[in-house]
Amino acid sequence: MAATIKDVARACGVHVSTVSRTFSAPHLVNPATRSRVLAAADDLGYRPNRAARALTTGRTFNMGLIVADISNPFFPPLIKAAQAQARGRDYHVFVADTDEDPRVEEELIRTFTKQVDGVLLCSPRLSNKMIERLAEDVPFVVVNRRIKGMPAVLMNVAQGARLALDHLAELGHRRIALVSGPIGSWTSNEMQGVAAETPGLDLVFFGPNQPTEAGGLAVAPEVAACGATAVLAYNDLVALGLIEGLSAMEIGVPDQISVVGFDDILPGRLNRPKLTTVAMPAVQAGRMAVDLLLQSGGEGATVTLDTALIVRESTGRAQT
Amino acid sequence: MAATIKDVARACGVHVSTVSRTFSAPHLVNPATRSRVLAAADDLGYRPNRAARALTTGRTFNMGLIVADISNPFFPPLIKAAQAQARGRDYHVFVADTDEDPRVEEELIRTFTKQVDGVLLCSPRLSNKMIERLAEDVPFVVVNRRIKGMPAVLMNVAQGARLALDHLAELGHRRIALVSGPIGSWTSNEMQGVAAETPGLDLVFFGPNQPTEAGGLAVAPEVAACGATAVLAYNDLVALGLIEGLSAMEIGVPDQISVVGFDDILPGRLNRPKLTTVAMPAVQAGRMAVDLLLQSGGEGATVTLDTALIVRESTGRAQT
DNA sequence: AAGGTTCTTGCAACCGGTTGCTAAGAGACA
DNA sequence: TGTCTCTTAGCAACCGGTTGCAAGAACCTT
Repeated sequence: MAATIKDVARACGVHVSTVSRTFSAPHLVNPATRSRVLAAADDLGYRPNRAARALTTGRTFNMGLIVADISNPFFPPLIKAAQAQARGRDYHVFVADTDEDPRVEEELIRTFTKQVDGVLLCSPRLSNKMIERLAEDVPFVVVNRRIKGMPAVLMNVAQGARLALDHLAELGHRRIALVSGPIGSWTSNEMQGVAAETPGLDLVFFGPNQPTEAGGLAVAPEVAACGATAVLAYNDLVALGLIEGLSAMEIGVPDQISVVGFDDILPGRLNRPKLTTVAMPAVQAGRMAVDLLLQSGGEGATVTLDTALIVRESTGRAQT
Repeated sequence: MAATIKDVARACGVHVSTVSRTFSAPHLVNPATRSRVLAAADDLGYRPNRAARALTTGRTFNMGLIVADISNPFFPPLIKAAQAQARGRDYHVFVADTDEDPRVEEELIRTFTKQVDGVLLCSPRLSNKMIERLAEDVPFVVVNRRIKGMPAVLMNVAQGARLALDHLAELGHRRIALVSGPIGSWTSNEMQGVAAETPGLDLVFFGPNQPTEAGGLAVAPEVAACGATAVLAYNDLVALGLIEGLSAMEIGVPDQISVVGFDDILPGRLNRPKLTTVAMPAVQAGRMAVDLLLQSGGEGATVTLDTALIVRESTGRAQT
């Protein structure tokens, strides 16, 4: 059995409150007493029970981080950045994965409530309404979603999409396929919005799709058949799957079809051809999300981070 | 403010203990009362505070999962499998990443203590002695490590290494480079052990290395210079980095050097050349680890899972 | 030496639940 | 109708800490 505050108190003949203060308000206890207590605590291997402490103080010094899919290489750098940032603030981050399932997402949030001081919600699949309701029980920072009055870290997807479309237009592409992501994805909507209002393009929409390689692989035949000479994919994973699917059909990238992804994940940099993509500032986002959560007195500050087009090998001149 | 058990009790004029029992021992309360309580609870949006409950019951229905590096694609499938399995047992899994740093690992374990019912420790970097000591405070299941008397899920690395070496020998390779992982890695030791006792091989050891692409990239020049015609890499990430580094030096894989990895991660399947590798049963391991944690009354059951060689394109006949 | 500060510590209530014990009330049975 | 179970619900202690309040001790002032 782990030692409790009582054991320590008994061990050095002092009241529990003195032991408690030794740890949470050292300046209130006599240096001599303090060192006696510390010695006894060390001796017994005592460590304050964080859960019990949280019960009275209301603060756990933990935060939750919920992502749709840890398998997506986009998230790990964000997670690591958040953990590192939190550690510097004396906080710990617990991560959970929703498997892209809104119900799991809701359940996880409920579980986190009261066990953490706040939750970082990355690319949520829940409806805005539901998120707002859950926000009554635990503070949120949402990443990649805009919700009125709620602190958010956004990546400038619109800007990225514009850069990507300009790049494709410059290469002579006119008929462009837009392969979107899952329902409820803010990113998807942003991309479609920008594309739709860009003049001079002949767009073909495909979606919703799973935001994974499998999703890309699955739409490859349709994309090939639609006559587009270029594709803007929901993310790099989809782009990679798409390229895989196209090459299985003997369609060359970028010779016959150009492909642009989003995120700039590592596998895209190793792929042949190396993926042209819109880089998302995942590391910055992770850091900002933590800061926002700790600062926000419930204030709805929104931070928007810039994106950048990285041209590699998966885009080329349109076939004439 | 979230509703507490008291609010519910007041709302329907019963004692708090009755409300408590409505949720934790429904059969002890009169159906009529029960439904009144449930109605009131629903009305107030009451949810039991899991942390408070854990204080008296000693059970949190949470478990921790600590990995060395979430960025390594090997872990996400394991994590997801564990979460899914735990969910089926009414448990939740909180994940944390140590960044390959033993001190962070220790701190995370300490944080988890008392907030979870047990911890799954994947590929730990801490010493056996330290792990044994920490095990006094919270139950563990270790994955990829053998510690006396502690429940463990092992993958048969030795078997996999043997298969890989046999495969290379059959292709005519004799001088083989062994690129190991970080210090404190059980997997690395297993590999080296098998290789050392295999007769007829001319081995060159390289290590310790970071278990990442960067690690593989960094040793590529030395490996190229050592005259080996084949490499057994610590994991797929290292193998991928190695291939990248070798091709940057215009050394063809598998034409000039054959490369075998470990894990069977997704990027290895998409790489050109597709990676020959020893598949590790990550999904099974995640599931088993959860089961072991929930079963073990502190018993030290050990489960060993089989591995399999998957021959793809990164291995070929030795140059003559 | 009396009165006022400042330090230090103990007391006890509280956070949100759980649970062993007890007693009131209902129903069964003679 | 009296006695004996069996349900059902309340009481109160407890889990491991925190914290406002108050009292005693030590130290200063004048």
